[in-house]
Amino acid sequence: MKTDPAPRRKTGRPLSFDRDAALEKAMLAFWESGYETTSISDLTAAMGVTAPSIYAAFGDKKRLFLEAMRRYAGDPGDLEKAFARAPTARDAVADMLENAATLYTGDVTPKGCLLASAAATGSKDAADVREAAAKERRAIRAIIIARIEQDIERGLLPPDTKSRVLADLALAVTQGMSVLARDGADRDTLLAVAKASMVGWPSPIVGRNAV
Amino acid sequence: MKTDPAPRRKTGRPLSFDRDAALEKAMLAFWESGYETTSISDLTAAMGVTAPSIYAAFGDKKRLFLEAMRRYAGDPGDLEKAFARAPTARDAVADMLENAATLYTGDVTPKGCLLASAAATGSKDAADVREAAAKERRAIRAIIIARIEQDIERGLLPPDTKSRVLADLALAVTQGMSVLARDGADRDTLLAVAKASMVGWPSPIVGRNAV
DNA sequence: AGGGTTCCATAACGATCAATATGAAACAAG
DNA sequence: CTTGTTTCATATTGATCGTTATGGAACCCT
Repeated sequence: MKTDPAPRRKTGRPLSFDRDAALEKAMLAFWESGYETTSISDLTAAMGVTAPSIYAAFGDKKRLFLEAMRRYAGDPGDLEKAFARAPTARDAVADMLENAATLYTGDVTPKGCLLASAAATGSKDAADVREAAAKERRAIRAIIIARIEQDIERGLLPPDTKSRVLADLALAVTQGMSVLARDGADRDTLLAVAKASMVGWPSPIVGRNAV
Repeated sequence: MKTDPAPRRKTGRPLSFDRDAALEKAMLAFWESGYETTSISDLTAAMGVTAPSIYAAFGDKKRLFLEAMRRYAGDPGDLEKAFARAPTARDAVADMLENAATLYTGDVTPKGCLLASAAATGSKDAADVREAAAKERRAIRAIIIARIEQDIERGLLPPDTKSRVLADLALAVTQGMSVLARDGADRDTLLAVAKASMVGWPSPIVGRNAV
Protein backbone atom coordinates (compact mmCIF):
# COMPACT_ATOMS: atom_id res chain seq x y z
CA MET A 1 0.00 0.00 0.00
CA LYS A 2 2.81 2.39 -0.87
CA THR A 3 2.40 5.54 -2.94
CA ASP A 4 3.60 4.40 -6.37
CA PRO A 5 7.36 4.39 -5.90
CA ALA A 6 8.24 4.59 -9.60
CA PRO A 7 5.60 5.18 -12.30
CA ARG A 8 7.92 3.24 -14.61
CA ARG A 9 8.20 5.45 -17.64
CA LYS A 10 7.86 3.32 -20.74
CA THR A 11 9.02 5.82 -23.32
CA GLY A 12 10.51 9.26 -23.76
CA ARG A 13 13.59 10.94 -22.37
CA PRO A 14 14.42 9.77 -18.87
CA LEU A 15 14.41 12.14 -15.91
CA SER A 16 17.85 13.65 -15.48
CA PHE A 17 17.46 14.25 -11.75
CA ASP A 18 16.44 12.23 -8.72
CA ARG A 19 12.91 13.34 -7.95
CA ASP A 20 13.14 12.18 -4.37
CA ALA A 21 16.45 13.90 -3.72
CA ALA A 22 15.12 17.09 -5.31
CA LEU A 23 12.07 16.96 -3.06
CA GLU A 24 14.34 16.54 -0.06
CA LYS A 25 16.26 19.66 -1.06
CA ALA A 26 13.03 21.56 -1.54
CA MET A 27 11.89 20.48 1.90
CA LEU A 28 15.09 21.79 3.43
CA ALA A 29 14.70 25.09 1.58
CA PHE A 30 11.11 25.54 2.79
CA TRP A 31 12.19 24.47 6.28
CA GLU A 32 14.86 27.12 6.26
CA SER A 33 12.97 30.01 4.67
CA GLY A 34 9.25 29.32 4.75
CA TYR A 35 6.66 28.74 2.06
CA GLU A 36 5.96 32.15 0.57
CA THR A 37 9.40 33.51 1.37
CA THR A 38 11.18 30.79 -0.57
CA SER A 39 11.11 31.76 -4.24
CA ILE A 40 11.14 29.47 -7.24
CA SER A 41 14.56 30.88 -7.93
CA ASP A 42 15.67 29.77 -4.45
CA LEU A 43 14.22 26.35 -5.14
CA THR A 44 15.93 25.88 -8.49
CA ALA A 45 19.22 26.75 -6.81
CA ALA A 46 18.60 24.41 -3.89
CA MET A 47 17.23 21.54 -5.93
CA GLY A 48 19.61 21.83 -8.85
CA VAL A 49 16.64 21.63 -11.18
CA THR A 50 15.35 24.24 -13.61
CA ALA A 51 11.95 25.82 -13.15
CA PRO A 52 10.16 24.02 -15.99
CA SER A 53 11.37 20.68 -14.64
CA ILE A 54 10.05 21.56 -11.19
CA TYR A 55 6.66 22.39 -12.64
CA ALA A 56 6.64 19.23 -14.72
CA ALA A 57 7.57 17.05 -11.76
CA PHE A 58 5.61 18.67 -8.94
CA GLY A 59 2.84 20.77 -10.50
CA ASP A 60 3.32 24.17 -8.95
CA LYS A 61 4.92 25.78 -5.92
CA LYS A 62 1.96 25.07 -3.68
CA ARG A 63 1.84 21.37 -4.49
CA LEU A 64 5.60 21.13 -4.13
CA PHE A 65 5.37 22.62 -0.67
CA LEU A 66 2.52 20.35 0.37
CA GLU A 67 4.49 17.35 -0.79
CA ALA A 68 7.57 18.62 1.04
CA MET A 69 5.50 19.16 4.18
CA ARG A 70 4.09 15.64 4.02
CA ARG A 71 7.62 14.37 3.64
CA TYR A 72 8.68 16.37 6.68
CA ALA A 73 5.75 15.33 8.83
CA GLY A 74 5.92 11.71 7.76
CA ASP A 75 3.06 9.30 7.80
CA PRO A 76 0.69 10.09 10.68
CA GLY A 77 0.20 6.36 10.99
CA ASP A 78 3.85 6.05 12.02
CA LEU A 79 3.34 8.44 14.91
CA GLU A 80 0.23 6.54 15.85
CA LYS A 81 2.16 3.29 15.88
CA ALA A 82 4.92 4.80 17.98
CA PHE A 83 2.28 6.01 20.43
CA ALA A 84 0.71 2.57 20.48
CA ARG A 85 4.07 0.92 21.13
CA ALA A 86 4.93 3.17 24.09
CA PRO A 87 4.16 1.64 27.49
CA THR A 88 2.18 4.71 28.57
CA ALA A 89 0.81 7.90 27.05
CA ARG A 90 3.24 9.80 29.18
CA ASP A 91 6.17 7.89 27.73
CA ALA A 92 4.83 8.47 24.25
CA VAL A 93 4.55 12.23 24.73
CA ALA A 94 7.93 12.40 26.45
CA ASP A 95 9.46 10.62 23.47
CA MET A 96 7.71 12.92 21.06
CA LEU A 97 9.00 16.02 22.82
CA GLU A 98 12.48 14.58 23.07
CA ASN A 99 12.50 13.72 19.38
CA ALA A 100 11.29 17.22 18.55
CA ALA A 101 14.02 18.79 20.68
CA THR A 102 16.59 16.69 18.87
CA LEU A 103 15.16 17.33 15.43
CA TYR A 104 14.95 21.09 15.94
CA THR A 105 18.61 21.34 16.86
CA GLY A 106 20.13 19.12 14.19
CA ASP A 107 23.34 20.44 12.70
CA VAL A 108 22.63 19.25 9.18
CA THR A 109 19.05 20.51 9.03
CA PRO A 110 17.59 23.99 9.57
CA LYS A 111 16.76 24.96 13.14
CA GLY A 112 13.24 24.65 14.42
CA CYS A 113 10.18 22.96 12.99
CA LEU A 114 8.99 23.24 9.40
CA LEU A 115 5.39 22.84 10.51
CA ALA A 116 5.77 25.63 13.04
CA SER A 117 7.65 28.19 10.99
CA ALA A 118 7.17 27.63 7.27
CA ALA A 119 3.50 28.61 7.29
CA ALA A 120 3.20 30.47 10.57
CA THR A 121 1.75 33.42 8.72
CA GLY A 122 1.36 34.77 5.23
CA SER A 123 -0.83 36.34 2.63
CA LYS A 124 -4.41 35.48 1.80
CA ASP A 125 -3.25 33.47 -1.20
CA ALA A 126 -1.52 31.03 1.10
CA ALA A 127 -4.41 30.49 3.50
CA ASP A 128 -4.93 26.96 2.26
CA VAL A 129 -1.29 26.12 2.86
CA ARG A 130 -1.56 27.35 6.43
CA GLU A 131 -4.71 25.32 6.82
CA ALA A 132 -2.84 22.25 5.59
CA ALA A 133 -0.19 22.80 8.25
CA ALA A 134 -2.90 23.28 10.85
CA LYS A 135 -4.43 20.01 9.75
CA GLU A 136 -1.15 18.21 10.38
CA ARG A 137 -1.00 19.71 13.86
CA ARG A 138 -4.58 18.72 14.57
CA ALA A 139 -3.78 15.16 13.52
CA ILE A 140 -0.92 15.03 16.00
CA ARG A 141 -3.17 16.48 18.69
CA ALA A 142 -5.83 13.85 18.02
CA ILE A 143 -3.26 11.06 18.32
CA ILE A 144 -2.04 12.39 21.67
CA ILE A 145 -5.55 12.75 23.04
CA ALA A 146 -6.54 9.28 21.92
CA ARG A 147 -3.50 7.72 23.55
CA ILE A 148 -4.13 9.52 26.84
CA GLU A 149 -7.75 8.42 26.90
CA GLN A 150 -6.60 4.90 26.22
CA ASP A 151 -4.50 5.05 29.39
CA ILE A 152 -7.47 6.43 31.29
CA GLU A 153 -9.65 3.57 30.12
CA ARG A 154 -6.95 1.08 31.07
CA GLY A 155 -6.75 2.59 34.52
CA LEU A 156 -3.19 3.85 34.02
CA LEU A 157 -4.28 7.45 34.46
CA PRO A 158 -6.90 8.98 36.77
CA PRO A 159 -10.37 9.29 35.23
CA ASP A 160 -10.28 13.08 35.66
CA THR A 161 -7.09 13.44 33.63
CA LYS A 162 -7.45 16.44 31.34
CA SER A 163 -6.46 14.77 28.11
CA ARG A 164 -7.08 17.78 25.90
CA VAL A 165 -5.15 20.15 28.14
CA LEU A 166 -2.18 17.80 28.31
CA ALA A 167 -2.24 17.36 24.55
CA ASP A 168 -2.51 21.09 23.91
CA LEU A 169 0.34 21.73 26.30
CA ALA A 170 2.51 19.17 24.55
CA LEU A 171 1.68 20.72 21.21
CA ALA A 172 2.34 24.23 22.46
CA VAL A 173 5.69 23.22 23.95
CA THR A 174 6.61 21.47 20.71
CA GLN A 175 5.85 24.51 18.59
CA GLY A 176 7.37 26.84 21.16
CA MET A 177 10.60 24.88 21.20
CA SER A 178 10.84 25.60 17.50
CA VAL A 179 11.02 29.30 18.26
CA LEU A 180 13.67 28.74 20.91
CA ALA A 181 15.70 26.65 18.49
CA ARG A 182 15.47 29.36 15.83
CA ASP A 183 16.66 31.85 18.42
CA GLY A 184 19.75 29.74 18.96
CA ALA A 185 18.86 27.55 21.94
CA ASP A 186 20.94 24.37 22.01
CA ARG A 187 19.73 20.79 22.27
CA ASP A 188 20.19 20.47 26.03
CA THR A 189 18.13 23.59 26.60
CA LEU A 190 15.26 22.17 24.57
CA LEU A 191 15.50 18.78 26.22
CA ALA A 192 15.29 20.45 29.61
CA VAL A 193 12.23 22.42 28.51
CA ALA A 194 10.62 19.25 27.17
CA LYS A 195 11.19 17.42 30.43
CA ALA A 196 10.05 20.36 32.57
CA SER A 197 6.82 20.62 30.58
CA MET A 198 5.80 17.12 31.64
CA VAL A 199 5.94 17.32 35.41
CA GLY A 200 2.29 18.31 35.43
CA TRP A 201 1.17 14.86 34.36
CA PRO A 202 -0.76 13.02 37.05
CA SER A 203 1.14 10.24 38.79
CA PRO A 204 0.66 6.99 36.93
CA ILE A 205 -1.42 4.34 38.64
CA VAL A 206 0.88 1.36 39.07
CA GLY A 207 -0.82 -1.94 38.39
CA ARG A 208 -0.94 -4.27 41.42
CA ASN A 209 -0.41 -7.42 39.42
CA ALA A 210 2.54 -6.11 37.46
CA VAL A 211 5.98 -7.62 38.22
CA MET B 1 11.33 61.08 28.84
CA LYS B 2 8.78 60.30 26.17
CA THR B 3 9.60 59.83 22.52
CA ASP B 4 8.82 63.23 21.03
CA PRO B 5 5.02 63.14 20.82
CA ALA B 6 4.73 65.84 18.15
CA PRO B 7 7.75 67.34 16.38
CA ARG B 8 5.64 70.52 16.00
CA ARG B 9 5.96 71.33 12.35
CA LYS B 10 6.47 75.08 11.92
CA THR B 11 5.81 75.35 8.24
CA GLY B 12 4.65 73.44 5.20
CA ARG B 13 1.56 71.43 4.45
CA PRO B 14 0.26 69.62 7.54
CA LEU B 15 0.07 65.85 7.71
CA SER B 16 -3.32 64.72 6.48
CA PHE B 17 -3.34 61.48 8.49
CA ASP B 18 -2.80 60.46 12.10
CA ARG B 19 0.67 58.97 12.16
CA ASP B 20 -0.05 57.03 15.32
CA ALA B 21 -3.32 55.59 14.05
CA ALA B 22 -1.64 54.63 10.78
CA LEU B 23 1.12 52.86 12.68
CA GLU B 24 -1.52 50.98 14.65
CA LYS B 25 -3.14 49.81 11.42
CA ALA B 26 0.23 48.75 10.06
CA MET B 27 0.88 46.79 13.24
CA LEU B 28 -2.40 44.95 12.84
CA ALA B 29 -1.62 44.19 9.20
CA PHE B 30 1.82 42.78 10.06
CA TRP B 31 0.29 40.89 12.98
CA GLU B 32 -2.22 39.31 10.64
CA SER B 33 -0.01 38.54 7.67
CA GLY B 34 3.63 38.73 8.69
CA TYR B 35 6.49 40.99 7.70
CA GLU B 36 7.56 39.87 4.24
CA THR B 37 4.13 38.56 3.32
CA THR B 38 2.45 41.89 3.92
CA SER B 39 3.00 44.03 0.82
CA ILE B 40 3.21 47.79 0.62
CA SER B 41 -0.04 47.58 -1.27
CA ASP B 42 -1.60 45.74 1.67
CA LEU B 43 -0.26 48.40 3.99
CA THR B 44 -1.59 51.34 1.98
CA ALA B 45 -5.01 49.69 2.01
CA ALA B 46 -4.89 48.97 5.74
CA MET B 47 -3.43 52.32 6.75
CA GLY B 48 -5.41 54.47 4.36
CA VAL B 49 -2.21 56.17 3.36
CA THR B 50 -0.49 56.23 -0.03
CA ALA B 51 2.90 54.66 -0.53
CA PRO B 52 4.94 57.88 -0.79
CA SER B 53 3.38 59.11 2.46
CA ILE B 54 4.33 55.87 4.19
CA TYR B 55 7.90 56.23 3.02
CA ALA B 56 8.00 59.87 4.08
CA ALA B 57 6.61 59.12 7.52
CA PHE B 58 8.31 55.83 8.36
CA GLY B 59 11.34 55.47 6.11
CA ASP B 60 10.89 52.10 4.47
CA LYS B 61 9.02 48.86 5.02
CA LYS B 62 11.65 47.46 7.36
CA ARG B 63 11.65 50.48 9.65
CA LEU B 64 7.86 50.57 9.61
CA PHE B 65 7.78 46.97 10.74
CA LEU B 66 10.36 47.51 13.46
CA GLU B 67 8.37 50.46 14.75
CA ALA B 68 5.16 48.40 14.62
CA MET B 69 6.87 45.57 16.46
CA ARG B 70 8.09 47.89 19.19
CA ARG B 71 4.57 49.19 19.48
CA TYR B 72 3.27 45.66 19.79
CA ALA B 73 5.86 44.54 22.33
CA GLY B 74 5.60 47.72 24.35
CA ASP B 75 8.32 49.10 26.57
CA PRO B 76 10.36 46.25 28.07
CA GLY B 77 10.59 48.41 31.16
CA ASP B 78 6.84 48.03 31.63
CA LEU B 79 7.15 44.26 31.73
CA GLU B 80 10.03 44.59 34.13
CA LYS B 81 7.92 46.79 36.39
CA ALA B 82 5.02 44.36 36.26
CA PHE B 83 7.41 41.58 37.21
CA ALA B 84 8.77 43.69 40.07
CA ARG B 85 5.26 44.45 41.35
CA ALA B 86 4.20 40.80 41.43
CA PRO B 87 4.48 39.15 44.86
CA THR B 88 6.49 36.25 43.45
CA ALA B 89 8.22 35.24 40.22
CA ARG B 90 5.64 32.52 39.87
CA ASP B 91 2.81 35.03 40.04
CA ALA B 92 4.58 37.23 37.52
CA VAL B 93 5.01 34.41 35.02
CA ALA B 94 1.46 33.17 35.59
CA ASP B 95 0.18 36.67 34.85
CA MET B 96 2.34 36.92 31.76
CA LEU B 97 1.02 33.63 30.38
CA GLU B 98 -2.54 34.59 31.23
CA ASN B 99 -2.17 37.94 29.52
CA ALA B 100 -0.70 36.23 26.48
CA ALA B 101 -3.56 33.74 26.32
CA THR B 102 -6.00 36.63 26.45
CA LEU B 103 -4.14 38.75 23.92
CA TYR B 104 -3.79 35.89 21.43
CA THR B 105 -7.51 35.25 21.40
CA GLY B 106 -8.81 38.79 21.16
CA ASP B 107 -11.76 39.24 18.86
CA VAL B 108 -10.70 42.64 17.58
CA THR B 109 -7.06 41.73 16.94
CA PRO B 110 -5.49 39.00 14.83
CA LYS B 111 -5.05 35.61 16.48
CA GLY B 112 -1.73 34.65 17.96
CA CYS B 113 1.39 36.68 18.68
CA LEU B 114 3.02 39.13 16.31
CA LEU B 115 6.44 38.35 17.75
CA ALA B 116 5.90 34.65 17.21
CA SER B 117 4.43 34.64 13.74
CA ALA B 118 5.32 37.80 11.82
CA ALA B 119 8.99 36.94 11.53
CA ALA B 120 9.01 33.23 12.26
CA THR B 121 10.83 32.63 9.03
CA GLY B 122 11.69 34.37 5.80
CA SER B 123 14.27 35.19 3.19
CA LYS B 124 17.87 36.16 3.73
CA ASP B 125 16.96 39.81 3.20
CA ALA B 126 14.84 39.77 6.33
CA ALA B 127 17.40 38.14 8.61
CA ASP B 128 17.86 41.35 10.55
CA VAL B 129 14.13 41.64 11.14
CA ARG B 130 14.04 38.12 12.54
CA GLU B 131 17.00 38.97 14.70
CA ALA B 132 15.14 42.01 16.03
CA ALA B 133 12.21 39.79 17.00
CA ALA B 134 14.62 37.34 18.62
CA LYS B 135 16.09 40.23 20.57
CA GLU B 136 12.67 41.09 21.96
CA ARG B 137 12.17 37.51 23.03
CA ARG B 138 15.60 37.40 24.66
CA ALA B 139 14.75 40.55 26.58
CA ILE B 140 11.61 38.91 27.95
CA ARG B 141 13.58 35.80 28.83
CA ALA B 142 16.15 37.88 30.70
CA ILE B 143 13.45 39.60 32.71
CA ILE B 144 11.91 36.27 33.70
CA ILE B 145 15.23 34.79 34.72
CA ALA B 146 16.17 37.84 36.75
CA ARG B 147 12.88 37.78 38.61
CA ILE B 148 13.21 34.08 39.43
CA GLU B 149 16.73 34.56 40.72
CA GLN B 150 15.49 37.42 42.82
CA ASP B 151 13.04 35.04 44.49
CA ILE B 152 15.82 32.53 45.02
CA GLU B 153 17.96 35.15 46.70
CA ARG B 154 15.04 36.20 48.86
CA GLY B 155 14.52 32.61 49.91
CA LEU B 156 11.13 32.36 48.22
CA LEU B 157 12.34 29.64 45.91
CA PRO B 158 14.76 26.76 46.52
CA PRO B 159 18.41 27.52 45.72
CA ASP B 160 18.47 24.76 43.12
CA THR B 161 15.56 26.23 41.16
CA LYS B 162 16.34 26.00 37.46
CA SER B 163 15.66 29.60 36.55
CA ARG B 164 16.69 29.28 32.91
CA VAL B 165 14.65 26.14 32.34
CA LEU B 166 11.55 27.71 33.87
CA ALA B 167 12.04 30.85 31.80
CA ASP B 168 12.58 28.89 28.60
CA LEU B 169 9.51 26.82 29.31
CA ALA B 170 7.41 29.92 29.90
CA LEU B 171 8.72 31.41 26.65
CA ALA B 172 8.10 28.22 24.71
CA VAL B 173 4.57 27.94 26.04
CA THR B 174 3.93 31.57 25.18
CA GLN B 175 5.10 31.17 21.61
CA GLY B 176 3.42 27.79 21.31
CA MET B 177 0.10 29.22 22.44
CA SER B 178 0.33 31.57 19.49
CA VAL B 179 0.28 28.60 17.15
CA LEU B 180 -2.69 27.09 18.96
CA ALA B 181 -4.53 30.39 18.76
CA ARG B 182 -3.85 30.64 15.03
CA ASP B 183 -5.20 27.12 14.66
CA GLY B 184 -8.42 28.25 16.24
CA ALA B 185 -8.03 27.37 19.91
CA ASP B 186 -10.26 29.49 22.13
CA ARG B 187 -9.31 31.54 25.14
CA ASP B 188 -10.21 28.94 27.74
CA THR B 189 -8.07 26.37 26.00
CA LEU B 190 -5.07 28.67 26.09
CA LEU B 191 -5.68 29.63 29.70
CA ALA B 192 -5.79 25.96 30.63
CA VAL B 193 -2.52 25.35 28.79
CA ALA B 194 -0.93 28.32 30.53
CA LYS B 195 -1.96 27.06 33.95
CA ALA B 196 -0.93 23.49 33.22
CA SER B 197 2.49 24.64 32.13
CA MET B 198 3.22 26.05 35.58
CA VAL B 199 2.66 23.09 37.83
CA GLY B 200 6.32 22.20 37.51
CA TRP B 201 7.37 25.20 39.57
CA PRO B 202 8.87 24.25 42.92
CA SER B 203 6.65 24.82 45.92
CA PRO B 204 7.14 28.32 47.26
CA ILE B 205 8.88 28.62 50.59
CA VAL B 206 6.42 30.37 52.88
CA GLY B 207 8.08 32.96 55.07
CA ARG B 208 7.77 32.24 58.81
CA ASN B 209 7.35 35.88 59.69
CA ALA B 210 4.81 36.64 57.03
CA VAL B 211 1.16 37.29 58.03
C1' DA C 1 17.00 4.29 -39.32
C1' DG C 2 12.67 6.53 -38.26
C1' DG C 3 8.52 7.82 -35.57
C1' DG C 4 6.59 8.62 -30.91
C1' DT C 5 7.13 10.43 -26.56
C1' DT C 6 9.14 12.84 -22.74
C1' DC C 7 12.45 15.93 -20.80
C1' DC C 8 15.82 19.64 -21.10
C1' DA C 9 17.58 24.56 -21.47
C1' DT C 10 16.56 29.18 -22.92
C1' DA C 11 13.86 32.86 -22.86
C1' DA C 12 10.05 35.21 -22.00
C1' DC C 13 5.26 36.16 -20.08
C1' DG C 14 2.13 39.39 -17.26
C1' DA C 15 1.76 40.57 -12.50
C1' DT C 16 3.43 42.33 -8.52
C1' DC C 17 7.21 43.71 -5.59
C1' DA C 18 9.49 47.77 -2.82
C1' DA C 19 10.62 52.25 -3.62
C1' DT C 20 10.49 57.18 -6.11
C1' DA C 21 10.25 61.06 -9.48
C1' DT C 22 7.19 64.57 -10.47
C1' DG C 23 4.42 68.42 -9.94
C1' DA C 24 0.30 70.31 -7.95
C1' DA C 25 -1.84 71.46 -3.35
C1' DA C 26 -1.88 73.23 1.40
C1' DC C 27 -0.10 75.50 4.97
C1' DA C 28 3.07 79.53 7.74
C1' DA C 29 5.62 83.63 7.52
C1' DG C 30 6.60 88.10 5.52
C1' DC D 1 -0.29 88.08 -2.49
C1' DT D 2 4.22 86.09 -2.68
C1' DT D 3 7.73 83.01 -1.11
C1' DG D 4 9.36 78.93 1.25
C1' DT D 5 8.36 74.51 2.93
C1' DT D 6 6.11 70.19 3.38
C1' DT D 7 2.65 66.82 1.93
C1' DC D 8 -0.30 65.31 -1.46
C1' DA D 9 -1.92 62.14 -5.55
C1' DT D 10 -0.44 60.13 -9.79
C1' DA D 11 2.41 57.52 -12.34
C1' DT D 12 6.42 54.97 -12.97
C1' DT D 13 10.89 52.78 -11.98
C1' DG D 14 13.80 48.37 -12.30
C1' DA D 15 13.67 44.02 -10.10
C1' DT D 16 11.67 39.90 -9.02
C1' DC D 17 7.63 37.07 -8.58
C1' DG D 18 5.31 32.44 -10.26
C1' DT D 19 4.55 30.34 -14.46
C1' DT D 20 4.91 28.84 -19.28
C1' DA D 21 5.85 28.73 -24.57
C1' DT D 22 9.33 27.06 -27.59
C1' DG D 23 12.38 24.06 -29.85
C1' DG D 24 16.07 20.92 -29.57
C1' DA D 25 17.87 16.64 -27.18
C1' DA D 26 17.40 11.97 -25.39
C1' DC D 27 15.26 7.93 -24.88
C1' DC D 28 11.90 3.45 -26.37
C1' DC D 29 9.73 0.89 -29.87
C1' DT D 30 9.22 -0.73 -34.49
